[in-house]
Amino acid sequence: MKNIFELMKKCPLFDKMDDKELNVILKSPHTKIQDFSKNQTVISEGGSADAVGIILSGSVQIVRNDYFGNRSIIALIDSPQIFAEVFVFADINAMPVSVVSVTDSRIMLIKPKDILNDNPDLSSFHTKLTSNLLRIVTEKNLKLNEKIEIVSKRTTREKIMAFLMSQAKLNNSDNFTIPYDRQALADFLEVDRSAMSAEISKLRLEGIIESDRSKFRLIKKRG
Amino acid sequence: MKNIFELMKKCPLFDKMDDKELNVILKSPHTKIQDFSKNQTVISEGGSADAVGIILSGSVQIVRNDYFGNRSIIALIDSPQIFAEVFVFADINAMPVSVVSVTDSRIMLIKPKDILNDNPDLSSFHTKLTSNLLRIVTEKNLKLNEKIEIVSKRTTREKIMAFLMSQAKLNNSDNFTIPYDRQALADFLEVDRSAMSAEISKLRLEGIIESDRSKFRLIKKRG
DNA sequence: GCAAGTATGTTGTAAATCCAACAAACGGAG
DNA sequence: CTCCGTTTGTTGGATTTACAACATACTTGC
Repeated sequence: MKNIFELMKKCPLFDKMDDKELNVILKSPHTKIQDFSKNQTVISEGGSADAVGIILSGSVQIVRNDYFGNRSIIALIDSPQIFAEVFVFADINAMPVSVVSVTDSRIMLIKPKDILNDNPDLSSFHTKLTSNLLRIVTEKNLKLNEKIEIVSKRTTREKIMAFLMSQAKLNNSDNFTIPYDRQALADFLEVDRSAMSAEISKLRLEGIIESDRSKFRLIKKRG
Repeated sequence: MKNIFELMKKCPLFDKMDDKELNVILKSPHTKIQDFSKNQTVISEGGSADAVGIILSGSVQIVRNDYFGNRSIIALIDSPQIFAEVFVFADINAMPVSVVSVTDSRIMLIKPKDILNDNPDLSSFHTKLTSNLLRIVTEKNLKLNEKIEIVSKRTTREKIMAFLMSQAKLNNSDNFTIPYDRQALADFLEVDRSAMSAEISKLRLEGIIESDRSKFRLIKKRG
């Protein structure tokens, strides 16, 4: 097993914290570390929102499901990021979304409020936590904004292009591999898979993109 | 003119701050108060994201516009809330959205980073600001999640119903007035206005809702 | 009260999307 | 390598939505 301490130090939630503080978190009875297999549900929609998840290894999807089985993928979260923090700190009782493990993953679940209650002496801890959380939540806010920008496009084609351009920007290259298979991409873009697949084929035929499974390339127009 | 001080004290960004701190903000050369008329642009997409907006009176919409003139309303922000804080604190240079005044409004624009630089002595100020911001950004995060939940619905009818149910919850009543006219609602739900209007009529005919302009009522099914 | 402008509702047609079913390509297990 | 489950691509028909044009209702300023 990898050194949990080293993994924790990489996590933005624990930024600038010292070993003593990390130890308090790690040793707290309100902290547990759990392994999840591919496609396993980490937290169910409707479940209690009392623990923040820290991805030590692997990755998870934040999803919501319709009454008619339409899956909506809200976000993809990788190690060493965290999830569910917004619901915990906003005192939401029930999770409005589910969290599903995409790969095999190891996840630390902590109850920061309980930890703080048990350790009223750790005043610096609270300050650091607040400031780290602000940075994290701000960044998530930007990601949600980007997701809204993409799904706000009125046509499937525009959604695909908006998504691909954001990925190109993220990868600093017109050549990149996306972290979704076709069904997951459709669930992220909120469109039908087969229609999306057809539209991707059209874009390829029109010479706007190249694609092979999850690998994409944006073709620049000649000026 | 209303007492600015009183208005500031109502704003969650300044929660728990004392008069001295408020005065520093108010008197700073990095703070300005400006009046905007209905439909006037407060900040343009692409403009610099260096100032946080505080709505002293009135309300604004956060919007984005397509190349083909499709308006997308991302959020509606009322007094005494704030806007643009995410972009300022995430060090985004260019605003990815526009801010438009919905009614006549008075807005305070502050550059918190400059203020902090000018006043290195105000350490408590920084702590309070961070903790207030965390609460605000967390809450916005929840609102963005809700917006995503609504626009993720695949049909216009489902979008309308999801929106109306969230409004009913917000108002704690099945009788409520929505803050959008038809075009704005369509721009928020990311659908065509006339198609939406037709769908609302259908819902009315089917006895699922009652509506008169911006007033709606959800009809409970009899068990 | 009237006129002009704005907002909302209605309708028919064109276009886009969903859906279901299937074909083809791929990847792992044995 | 072959088999089999999974992923991706393709197609046609049903459904939904967008679009444009117009009718009606409401609002505001005079």
